[in-house]
Amino acid sequence: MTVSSGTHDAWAAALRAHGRRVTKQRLAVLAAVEHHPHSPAEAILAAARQELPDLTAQSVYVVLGDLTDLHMLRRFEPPHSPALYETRVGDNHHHAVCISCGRVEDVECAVGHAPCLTPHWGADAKPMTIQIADVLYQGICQDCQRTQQLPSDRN
Amino acid sequence: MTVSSGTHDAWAAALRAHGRRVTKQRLAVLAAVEHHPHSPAEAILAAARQELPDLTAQSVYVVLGDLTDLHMLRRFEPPHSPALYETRVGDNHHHAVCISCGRVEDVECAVGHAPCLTPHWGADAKPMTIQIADVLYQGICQDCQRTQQLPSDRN
DNA sequence: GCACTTATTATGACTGCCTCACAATAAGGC
DNA sequence: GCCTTATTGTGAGGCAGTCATAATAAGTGC
Repeated sequence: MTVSSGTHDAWAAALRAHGRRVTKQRLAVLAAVEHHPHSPAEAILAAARQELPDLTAQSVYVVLGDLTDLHMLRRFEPPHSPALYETRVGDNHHHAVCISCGRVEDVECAVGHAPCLTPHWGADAKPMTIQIADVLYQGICQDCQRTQQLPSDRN
Repeated sequence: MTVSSGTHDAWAAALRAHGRRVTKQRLAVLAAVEHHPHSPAEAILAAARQELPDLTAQSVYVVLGDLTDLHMLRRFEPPHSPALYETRVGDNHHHAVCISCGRVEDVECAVGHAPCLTPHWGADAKPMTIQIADVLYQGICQDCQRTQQLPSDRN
């Protein structure tokens, strides 16, 4: 499997390959994201602090931003949610979020390996060179469907 | 019908149909969004103030949120951008954003009227009942491609 | 047309998520 | 080991949006 490399050594190699230094903070962040996919910065900070108690929130933001730019992490931002991160990069899978509880599930690409990468441009639109297509499904997860409370307003 | 109703009277009727009162503020916000599609709340406020100088930002937020809940407006949130609004609702068109300059273009649905509404769930994923699928294309627009500056980091 | 009810708007304070500027630390090349 | 400079820590700050409450005005019935 798995597109995400997953091991300490692989991450160290990837960091070096991108000209980054291999620090315990960066490895801790990568491990935290690996173990808590679809987590916001705050949760990643909390997880990474279990092994690195002095890690600061700002460092996590810097690291997450940098690793995202390097495509070692993937970031996506569901509506009404802080940005979420995951180590699964390179494939183009998508995400489904429950509009009731916010749960996130991975969704395999429905159209092959480059889904919908050829958009149908409107008459007056100026086409762009598309690089990625993020598909965000929104629905109701099974749990929330059972307990029909719909706890308010996650639009 | 053009999904976006577009006229003062149509909006008034729609507001009443949803049990909302027809105020000049709400009509001004609707007109502003109609004339400035893909605009953030701040720009909508500025536009609406041209005819309603005393309109406040908070009212715009309230109105935009309410009209979005009623599906009279559609909201979407590109990465690193405040929420954008448009009057085109009901169809499921998508959006392409230029990662360099932030320009937004409409994209017709590529797969019919309910694109990718049948996601391929991963082995360990718990399927959800999908209601909508937003597709967000990211690429480089023609203008930015010419001027290869890539003014930094709009990831 | 006029009062009255209550949705809607205005006012002001406030929060969450994240960025910026700069000083302190430590990774990697010599 | 030493040195350079990326990386991290520290603290302040900002944008986008929310919350609580008071003032206003749309729609209703008379």
